[in-house]
Amino acid sequence: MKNIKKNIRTPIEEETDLSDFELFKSLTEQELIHLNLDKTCQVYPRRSIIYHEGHRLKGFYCITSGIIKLFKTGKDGKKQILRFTQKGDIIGYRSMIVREPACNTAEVMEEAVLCHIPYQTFLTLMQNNWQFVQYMLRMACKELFEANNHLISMAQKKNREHFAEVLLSLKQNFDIHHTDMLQVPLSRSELAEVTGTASESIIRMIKEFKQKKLIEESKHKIKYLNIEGLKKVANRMDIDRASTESDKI
Amino acid sequence: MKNIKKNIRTPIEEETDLSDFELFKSLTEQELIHLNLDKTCQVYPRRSIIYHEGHRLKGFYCITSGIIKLFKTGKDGKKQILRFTQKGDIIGYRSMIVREPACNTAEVMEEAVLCHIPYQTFLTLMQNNWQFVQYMLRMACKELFEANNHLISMAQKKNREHFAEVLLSLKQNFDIHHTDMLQVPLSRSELAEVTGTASESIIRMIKEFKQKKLIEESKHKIKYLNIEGLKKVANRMDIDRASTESDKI
DNA sequence: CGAACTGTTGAGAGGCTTCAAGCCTAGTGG
DNA sequence: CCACTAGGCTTGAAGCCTCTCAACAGTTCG
Repeated sequence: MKNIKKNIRTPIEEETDLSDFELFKSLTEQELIHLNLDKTCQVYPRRSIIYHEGHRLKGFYCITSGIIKLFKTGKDGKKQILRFTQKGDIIGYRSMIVREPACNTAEVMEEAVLCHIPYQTFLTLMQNNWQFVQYMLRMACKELFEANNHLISMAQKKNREHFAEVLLSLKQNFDIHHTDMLQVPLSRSELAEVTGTASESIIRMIKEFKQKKLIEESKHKIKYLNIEGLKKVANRMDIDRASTESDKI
Repeated sequence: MKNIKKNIRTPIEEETDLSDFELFKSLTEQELIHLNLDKTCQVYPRRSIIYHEGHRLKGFYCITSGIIKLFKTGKDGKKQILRFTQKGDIIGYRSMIVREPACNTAEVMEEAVLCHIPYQTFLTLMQNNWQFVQYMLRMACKELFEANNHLISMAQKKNREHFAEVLLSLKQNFDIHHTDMLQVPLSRSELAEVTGTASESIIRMIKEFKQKKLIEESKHKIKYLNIEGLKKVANRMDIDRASTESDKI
């Protein structure tokens, strides 16, 4: 729970490479050199906290490896997981941009390497490279879109439907290699913290989904057996790209 | 429900003035001239739809007067109101920025005047005026922040707590003149569409809040009698600015 | 090998939605 | 101007869903 100080290693060169980040694709040679000079990289062990709600951030973080969860603490300290992030994502930018204390906490789920980019560097990039800002704007808009989707699912769906929805959206974000298997092991309570339900409810739903052969589990990693079945449980009303083309009646 | 074609008038000069918009504060004389040449302004009567989910927007809208609600349609056509907007706000920018169809619908609640700014104008501004983009970025981040707050309240709070929270946040956005009274008349079902509950539940809660002298109502406009009481019902756990400074243990 | 944590299961209670019926209000047409 | 109708509002009752609590099993870790 506290800062775990043991086993801290320093990241090796390759782990701090930012050239794969979409965000930085538009940077000039010069800008990249500056970026690399300004960044500070660090390895964060499992369970360590990158930043806490209330902290004033002086820059943002680029995740070059590992998995991180962002959550907000609510009533009685109950956590609400907002999203999971991984390689290629950036976190903490909201707080930096609006110059307000962080409104969520970032905790490491799987050992991670993060590069911190100071506010000043961000500011210089923003002033000189409009494509960089545009990308940032797009990112914020995308996050907004997903927050709204999450909201409506939470507001209108029953637990079972909403949980199926959550599983589907996890797959979209965490089944990178399209193996129909989540790379992150998630505990029952973590799943409960995403969906906003009691963990007992999650347990019962997982049991039910397994019986219905919708999913399987090995070592807390969820394997998807029947995506269409899950969508049916989720009671999708969507207008998603794929289904509009094909499933239209 | 359909496009209401009667009583459409053209906006008068003063109604199309954008100089009060924070967003445009950083524009040069030249940029403002261009902006005013490029904009298209229109009066929208009550109940008319500015844009529908699924529409591809070719720009964004600046609200110079009136009140508009943004909602998303969910399961069985059930509406989820995402937010209310008014003078000085802009809408439709997300869809324009990410170049995706609109993911929500904008409907007029009180006759409104909107100025449409085409994408090209936005793009030019973004490329030449970093302060303009910065403001836009800030706006998106603010909206994200509020969506997350809404989410956690919805996820963790009981109906009564959450409804009190919604009332408080409505006051923050719609009690502009600090009269402790909302300027917008809201129907029971609209309130239900914000909180994500059955309208019967809203009715019962309003009754209860009135009995407890927390609020009053005249002509569907809510008057706040006891803000502290409402906060207590909302069971606030916040870290708001005020309380962090003073109540810190 | 115990301690502490996570997962599992069952029972009970309570909150909310749903349904159904009646009321009230505003707007319409005779 | 009044009666009529439609739509919003109100209320009560029934029932389901989900949370809570409590007890226990399983696992991990020192």
